[in-house]
Amino acid sequence: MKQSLMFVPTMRDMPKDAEIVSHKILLKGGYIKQHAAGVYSYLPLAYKIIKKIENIVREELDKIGCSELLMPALQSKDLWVESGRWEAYGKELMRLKDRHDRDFCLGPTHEEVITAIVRDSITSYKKLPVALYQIQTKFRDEFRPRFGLMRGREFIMKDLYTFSTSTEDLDIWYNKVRQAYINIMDRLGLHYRIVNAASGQIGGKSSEEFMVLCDIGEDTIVYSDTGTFASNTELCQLEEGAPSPDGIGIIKHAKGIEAGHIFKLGTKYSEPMNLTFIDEDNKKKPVIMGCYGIGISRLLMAVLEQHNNDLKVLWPDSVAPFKIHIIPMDKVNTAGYEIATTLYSQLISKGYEVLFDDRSESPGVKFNDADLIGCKYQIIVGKKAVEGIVELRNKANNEILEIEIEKIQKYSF
RNA sequence: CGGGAAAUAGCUCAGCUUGGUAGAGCGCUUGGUUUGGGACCAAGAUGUCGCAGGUUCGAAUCCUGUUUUCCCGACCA
Repeated sequence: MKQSLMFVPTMRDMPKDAEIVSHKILLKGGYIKQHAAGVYSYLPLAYKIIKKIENIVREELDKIGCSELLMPALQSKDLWVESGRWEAYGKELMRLKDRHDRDFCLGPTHEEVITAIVRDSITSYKKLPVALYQIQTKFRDEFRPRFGLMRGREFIMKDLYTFSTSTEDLDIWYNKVRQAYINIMDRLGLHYRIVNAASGQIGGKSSEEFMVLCDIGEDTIVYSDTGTFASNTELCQLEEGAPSPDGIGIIKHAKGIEAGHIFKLGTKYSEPMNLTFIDEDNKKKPVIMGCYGIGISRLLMAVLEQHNNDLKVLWPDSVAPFKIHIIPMDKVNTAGYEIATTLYSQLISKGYEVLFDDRSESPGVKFNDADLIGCKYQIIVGKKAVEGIVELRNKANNEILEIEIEKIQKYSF
């Protein structure tokens, strides 16, 4: 009997619109579907990964004392006028009117809303500091969306805001979040570099970017070979081979994807928006803010860009959509298929995430799709299944092992 | 927003120069043969040729406008 276990609409032909490898894989492998320029549906496979990335982010932020909330994507003009960004943000801000002809925008970021929330509920130093974050769909009407999820007009972002009574406390939070970001990037299996950056629209004094290193990155970074200096070229342009400004090492260049950006905002929003608190000395002071972003959907692409080899994918354990991919060679309603089905149920009941290829496709089709899906373990249920033997492939080390079904039930994946 | 390319079946594309019944491969449906790296045979279904005007007896094809998508640039957490 046909089981509908997963909707993974893979393609045979290469989608014409994709230029970079990770984008090709996402389309060909049935991960995402384009809706408009820079707007995509996350199909089940991609959404499973997105949720895992989100949860890693949640764990690391909750651990340092942040609280998750969810703010509206649809925002009225008023707060944006208060902050001065209704004018300053320009055409990148998605603007619309409601039926009463009132102005709204779709949030590209949430400094205004969060500032208003905190402003109305916190007036005393006794209630600070506060750290609030959300994971939400953001909207930016980019001049030129491109490379699939790399630069979308609608994308998933984690944005965190901290509210402190002093710059010293902001520094403490900044460093805690910085470390949380390091943990997140490490858990995602990424090669990255932290660089000094310009703070652009968001504002504030200093900021650092977490750049995932890869050739298709839109940013160029300069760094010293000793690792003691790194900057985005938008801030600091140095020739390759030049001495590093810190006097240690030689300058090198690399391309990177901006996956995270952390800012010390200071009072950029609290002053115009009148976010103040009463301090111990009974004086009214502006709250000192920080803000910290991670591009969740962009990270999906960044991880993929670093974890594929010639259209063959191997997701890191931390975000893999499934741990085990069972591929029966026999068609539905055969002995081998029934054995595979039973094995699937057993592994599921043991708590493993298992994908079962329930299609009556030829082996080549199944193997090619499996390469795109990128599970670490593949269990091939073939001719020897009736003798109690299946093949276990470990894609991480390319080990192929003929193993008894009884042993696989007890195998520690 | 400047420059370039493109839009025809679910996907990849041909047809357009020189106007005359809408095509191929893959995918899909049915039957059969296959089955360890994108199998084979047979039969079938699938289209507002992006949209709107214009020229013409007749437009996927020529003309005008428009929308959309991709690439390069500028811009940008």
